[in-house]
Amino acid sequence: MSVDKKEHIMHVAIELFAEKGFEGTSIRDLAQKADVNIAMVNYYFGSKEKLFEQLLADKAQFMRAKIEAVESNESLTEIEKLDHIIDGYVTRFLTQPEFHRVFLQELLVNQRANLHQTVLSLFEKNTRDVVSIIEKGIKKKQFKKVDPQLTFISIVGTINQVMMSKEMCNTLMNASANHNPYQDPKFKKRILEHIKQMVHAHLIITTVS
Amino acid sequence: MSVDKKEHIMHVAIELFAEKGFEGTSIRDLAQKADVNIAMVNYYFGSKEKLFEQLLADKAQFMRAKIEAVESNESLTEIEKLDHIIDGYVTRFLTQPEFHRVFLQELLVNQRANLHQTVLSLFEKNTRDVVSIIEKGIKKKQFKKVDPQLTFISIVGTINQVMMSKEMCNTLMNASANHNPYQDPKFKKRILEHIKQMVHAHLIITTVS
DNA sequence: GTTTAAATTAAACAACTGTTTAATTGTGAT
DNA sequence: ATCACAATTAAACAGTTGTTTAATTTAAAC
Repeated sequence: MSVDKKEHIMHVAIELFAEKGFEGTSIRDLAQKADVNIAMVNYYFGSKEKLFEQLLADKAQFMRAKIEAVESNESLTEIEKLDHIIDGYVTRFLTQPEFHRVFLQELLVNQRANLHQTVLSLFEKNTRDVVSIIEKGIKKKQFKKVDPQLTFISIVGTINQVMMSKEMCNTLMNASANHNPYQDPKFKKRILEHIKQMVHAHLIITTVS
Repeated sequence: MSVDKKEHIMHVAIELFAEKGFEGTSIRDLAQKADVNIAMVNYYFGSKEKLFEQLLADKAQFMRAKIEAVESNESLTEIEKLDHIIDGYVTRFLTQPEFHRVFLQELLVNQRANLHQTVLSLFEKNTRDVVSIIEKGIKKKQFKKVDPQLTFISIVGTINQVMMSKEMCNTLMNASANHNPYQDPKFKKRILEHIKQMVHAHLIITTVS
C-alpha cells in the first residue's frame, strides 16, 4: 500500500505544482487533493523541497534515455535522427504536459539554486547530443552552415511556447476553452509538421538543378 | 518624491518577481530591498496583486506599440516587416529581461486567472498582427504555404527559450557564470542572425533557375 | 496472542504571509 | 503660525506556511 500511496502523492504533486507553481502549492492543498494526512508528505519525502527534487530526478533520466538511443543509432541519417528526436520531444511533452510545466517553472524561477542547476545540466546534455548531430550533418555538407545550438533552442523553444498555456493553444486551434489540446491528435500532427518543415528548410541544402 | 518612490518600488518589484516569482516574493522582501516601510506597498498599490497588475499593464501597452507601427507601415515588404518585428522583439526583451521573465511566469502559472487572461489577450493581439503579415506574403506568393500561427510561435519561442535562464545562455556562449549575456552585443547579434536565417529559409520561396 | 515496527493521525509548533490600524512626521497653502 | 492632507512609521492583526510531535492504528512476524 505504501508504494502506491507514495506514487499517488507524487502524481497529485505534479498536477498541483504545474497548476499553481512550487511556492503557490501548500502541503495542505496537496494533502487534501491526494486525500492523505498533512504529515504524510514529510513522512515519505522528508520535506516539500525534497519531494520536488525527487519528482524532477525521477522523470529526468527517463527523458534522457530516448535521445541517447537515437544518437547512437548508426543506421539513421542525420536528418532522420533529428526527426526522431523531434517526434520524441513532442510526444513526451504532450503526454506529460503537467510535468513539463513544472520543469519550465524551475528553469524560469531561479530561487532554489540546486534544483535550477539540476534542470539546467539535464538540458545541456540534450543540447550537446543534438548539436553534435547537426555538426555532423554540416561536415557531411548535407546541412547548411547554421547555428547548431540556437537551432536546438528553436526546436525546444517552439514546443515550450506551445506548452506554456492551454488557453493559448485552444485559441490557436479555434477550440473551446474547456478543450484539452494536448490530447488532441490533430494538434500534435500540426505541431510536428510545422517544426519538421521549418527545421528541414533551415538545415537541408537545396541543390539547384 | 512620491512618484519617484512609487516607480522605485515597481522597479525593485520587477527584479524580485523575476528572480523569485510572484508567490516567492514577500512584501517584506520587497520593502527591505526597496528600503521602504512594509505598509508603503499597500498604501501605493492597494495590494500585492494590484502591484503586479500595474506592472503588467504599464509595460504591456509599450510592447504593443511597435508591432502596430510596423504592421501599418505600407512602405515595407512582408519580409521586411517580419525582420523589423524580430528586431523589435529581441531588442526589447534583451533590454528588459527581468520584466520579460515576470511575463513568462504569469503565462506559465495559471493561478491568478484574471492576470493570466490579461497576458494571454496581449499575446493574442501580437499573434494576429504577425499572422496577417505572413498570410499576405503567402497570398502574394512570396512566402511558402507555412503555418502562420506556429511560425510566430517559433519566433517568440526561440526568444523565450533564450530568456529563460541566464546560466543557459552563458554556457551557450562559453562565457563565465557571472557574465550577463543579455547585455552582450555579440549575443544579441547571434540570436538575431539565427532567427532571421531560419525564418527566411522557412518562408521565402527559392526560385529554381 | 503477543510483539515489533511501520503507517497514520490530530494537534501543536514557530515562523512567515498580506493587510490594516492608529499614531506620527512632513509639506505646502492660507 | 495654522490648517489640511499626504506620507511614513511601528505595531498588531488574522490567517497560512512547512514541519514536528506524540499518540494511535494497522499489519505482519513469531
